[in-house]
Amino acid sequence: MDEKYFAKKVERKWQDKWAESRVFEAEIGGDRPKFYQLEMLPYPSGNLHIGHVRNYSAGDVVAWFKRLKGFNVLHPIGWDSFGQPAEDAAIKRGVNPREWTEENIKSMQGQLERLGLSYDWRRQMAAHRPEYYKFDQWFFLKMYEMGLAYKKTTQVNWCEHDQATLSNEQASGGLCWRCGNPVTKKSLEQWFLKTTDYADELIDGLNDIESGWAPAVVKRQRDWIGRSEGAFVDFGLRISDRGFDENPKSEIPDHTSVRVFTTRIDTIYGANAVVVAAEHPVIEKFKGELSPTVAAKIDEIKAEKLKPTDREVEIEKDGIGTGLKAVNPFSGEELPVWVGNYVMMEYGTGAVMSVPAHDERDFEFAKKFGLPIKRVIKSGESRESSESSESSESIGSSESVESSESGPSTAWANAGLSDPTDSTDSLDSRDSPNSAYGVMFNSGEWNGKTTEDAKKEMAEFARANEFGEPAVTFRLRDWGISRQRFWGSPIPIIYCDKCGTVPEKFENLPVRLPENAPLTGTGESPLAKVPEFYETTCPNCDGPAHRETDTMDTFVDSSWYFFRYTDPNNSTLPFDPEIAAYWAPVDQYIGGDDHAVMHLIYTRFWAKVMRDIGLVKFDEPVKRLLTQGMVVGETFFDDATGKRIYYPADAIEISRDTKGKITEARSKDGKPLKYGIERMSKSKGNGVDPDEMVEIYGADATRLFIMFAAPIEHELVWHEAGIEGAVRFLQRVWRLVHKWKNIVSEGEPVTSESSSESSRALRRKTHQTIKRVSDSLESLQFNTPVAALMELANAIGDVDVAETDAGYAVKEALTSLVVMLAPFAPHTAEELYSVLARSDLGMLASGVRFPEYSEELAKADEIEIPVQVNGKLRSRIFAPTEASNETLESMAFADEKISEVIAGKEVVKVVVVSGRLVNIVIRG
RNA sequence: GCUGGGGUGGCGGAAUUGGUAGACGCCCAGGACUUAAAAUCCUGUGCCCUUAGGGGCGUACGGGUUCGAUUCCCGUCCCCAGUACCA
Repeated sequence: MDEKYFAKKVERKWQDKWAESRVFEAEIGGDRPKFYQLEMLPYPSGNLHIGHVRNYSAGDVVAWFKRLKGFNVLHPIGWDSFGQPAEDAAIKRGVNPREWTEENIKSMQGQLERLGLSYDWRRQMAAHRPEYYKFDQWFFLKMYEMGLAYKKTTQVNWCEHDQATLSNEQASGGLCWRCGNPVTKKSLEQWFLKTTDYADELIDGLNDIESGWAPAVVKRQRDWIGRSEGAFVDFGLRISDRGFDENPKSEIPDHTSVRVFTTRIDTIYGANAVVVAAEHPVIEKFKGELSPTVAAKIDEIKAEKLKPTDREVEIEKDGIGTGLKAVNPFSGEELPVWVGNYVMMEYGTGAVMSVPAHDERDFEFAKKFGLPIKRVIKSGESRESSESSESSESIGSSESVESSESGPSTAWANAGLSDPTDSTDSLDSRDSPNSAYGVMFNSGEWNGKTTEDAKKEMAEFARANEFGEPAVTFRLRDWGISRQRFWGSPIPIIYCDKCGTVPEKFENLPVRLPENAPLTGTGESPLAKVPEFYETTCPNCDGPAHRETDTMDTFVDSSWYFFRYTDPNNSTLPFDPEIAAYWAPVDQYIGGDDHAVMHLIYTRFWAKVMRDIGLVKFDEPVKRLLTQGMVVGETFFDDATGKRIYYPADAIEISRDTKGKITEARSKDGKPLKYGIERMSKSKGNGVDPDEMVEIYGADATRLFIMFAAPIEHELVWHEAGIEGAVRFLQRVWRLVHKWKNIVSEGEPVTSESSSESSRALRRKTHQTIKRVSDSLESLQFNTPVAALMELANAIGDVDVAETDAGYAVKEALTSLVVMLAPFAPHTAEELYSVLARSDLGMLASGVRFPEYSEELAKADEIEIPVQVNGKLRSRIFAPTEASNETLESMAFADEKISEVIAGKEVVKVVVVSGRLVNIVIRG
């Protein structure tokens, strides 16, 4: 190849060579340790966007690095090819979703190949192919057998805009994860997977992987699963005109008691009411007892809940007293039962005890409806001072709840407490609630106990007396996987009039999607309109039956896809457990943090199920997780129509301020444009086409720049300007290699004693760079090693060709540089390596390894030591590396500038940090 | 509101976890080469003062600890992300 750098030519050459030599095809076995490098698989939309390039470039850096470090690396890619866009395309343009998807895969594979990513292409999977979704169904049947898949009617999250049901995760924040529109509720019969069975494990497992996962992701998962420890307490029920039900033990099915969940059982003496959700069964049960106005109000609250929620606006507390009475099993106190809009049926038991003095929400509620507010915890008190409150009696309970109508009561006042700030037992609406821990008072026999002790003891007490028990609740819900969609994996269930719900037999899998179905996008299952699909016979009795016409959530596909890569052609099992045992778990996973909860919780759940099936032997599927930041771009809108303007294809005139921020933008015909920063994508009109970048700058420069531009976890605002620097750098390295290629081939090792200072300096730089690059890559930093390589290239550039003994040092530097460059710019690195090595075999094929760092060679023989006076830099001295502190000190005092500064001053102290600096403290 | 992460030149960003702040790159300016341009190479480039040597200030702001603070502590302000009545 000639001496001018033509990216395209080099890239084509090496892409062909890699394909020929199959160096990226991974096989089990050998002595090398395995390494599984995975990136989140793309949806085949038809176009790679720059965010993909960032994700896959980072993955490729790791894959190359590990290969050069001697690992047997599995680096696969596949397609998350089921899902809505294919169906949308079918509805809008009448295309066949299967053909549309296959074509997109083809074109995106081309884009990935042109980037020169080092995938083992043989292992590709695609979710929409029967060979793959067969095993979605296989897993479903297994889970059905295990009791982990079940059907129930629920209020599902429903997106009116997309005409789709959504899982809780997909509807988080009350907004559709796909289109961002508000989510409403709809009643549907749905299939669920029991993720809640693994709730504890999903939380505990986070401890094991914490070190390798971004803290933000771990935290979000913890919050999402949301474990709270507390207690159930049963409040006995009484109906106003029917006397008292003496059995507080009876549970909810009878509705003679109402069970609440609380994390603060220690505050139970402060309860002023039991508040239940509008949908609570106790309301249904005693409907007949409610006054018409109360019933109407409850219906209103219920209806209000179904409305789409605006996340910006805080919902005002609302509720109504039902007339029912509940009995606090600890105090025997009678409390009113209220319905409150702030109590959710979906969490805990759908009922809470209201303790306004020690809970913000209950306080607000009590404030609004004038309920009494009784304090039972003294916060921040020592055990000693609490003793005095032991004698105090709870006198509040004698006050009847009816009096609450007349406003906050003062009847609780003065329980004989010594501390004046604590002397009030009741709060009024001007005070604020306090949920801090402390010492109990006004709590009968529990007075004087610390809340921490009481929490445990009271829960046990409730259990012993059979009106409650310690309990743990979760925020996590079971995973609803039914979708009324065509383009997904059919749920392998058959409904028979005689036998009921019957699972399809394993040997009949896959249940194939029909070639086509009428797609209207109106919400009912398209498969329900295809008799050839749903008409079937019962696997049990052979009688006529019909199939389930819902398909699975596409997150099912992505929950286990990376296990399929290990054994992609298995037709009897999702994968061979022994093969997977070699490669899995994933050593390094890289993807966007938008998948921090959904995908990454599902996939952890799936791994635990696979373990219980016996397919794998570990608990956690992903050891290390790197979440990369989004790539965003400047987006322009037509001021009048609000429509996005394509950039840069449409000429836009932009003025920027000194900080590079846009101050004004106009279209070419002079119309003012609005602008903003948005995630890059072609559909948003701010996309940069990776193909275009590769065409103009080359794959290597594109990849190198995107790695160099910002730390991987930061958001990256795309500005094309900097990419020129990446091109320049590659060209500089190219020229260096060609300048030195004939000289260095003769270079022989020279002992350090005989070599010149400049050649020793270069070797030092080389080895320092090796260390920096290795350490950075090991800790998944991609921008700083590029900087280090640039420094090394600059150092090589400073060497004079005329220097007689430079040969070996330059050879070592250049070879190291080129090999270390391979993860970032593999084509260029390969080509330059072939020039230096005079072999076209390729680095991996010829067994090249990442250069080894030598501490000895990296060490400087002379170091620069800053000398400070009173902490301010005043001079620098040069000293031998091993110079003693005493030597450094005397050298500092001998320094001209220093003696000038300290002349006539009293030296108070001298601080010497060996090998680092000297600081002289003076006075006067 | 709560939780988490941040605030460093014109810009993207470095800085061995207390030890020379601003590496590397972009932008910009000047110079060399060239008939010219491109490319390349060299020099400069935090701010202010100074003819120079040099000096002062500087990591959001205000305090503190220390010989020494971008780094640790306290307080304030701002930005980004997640979350939203989770009992």
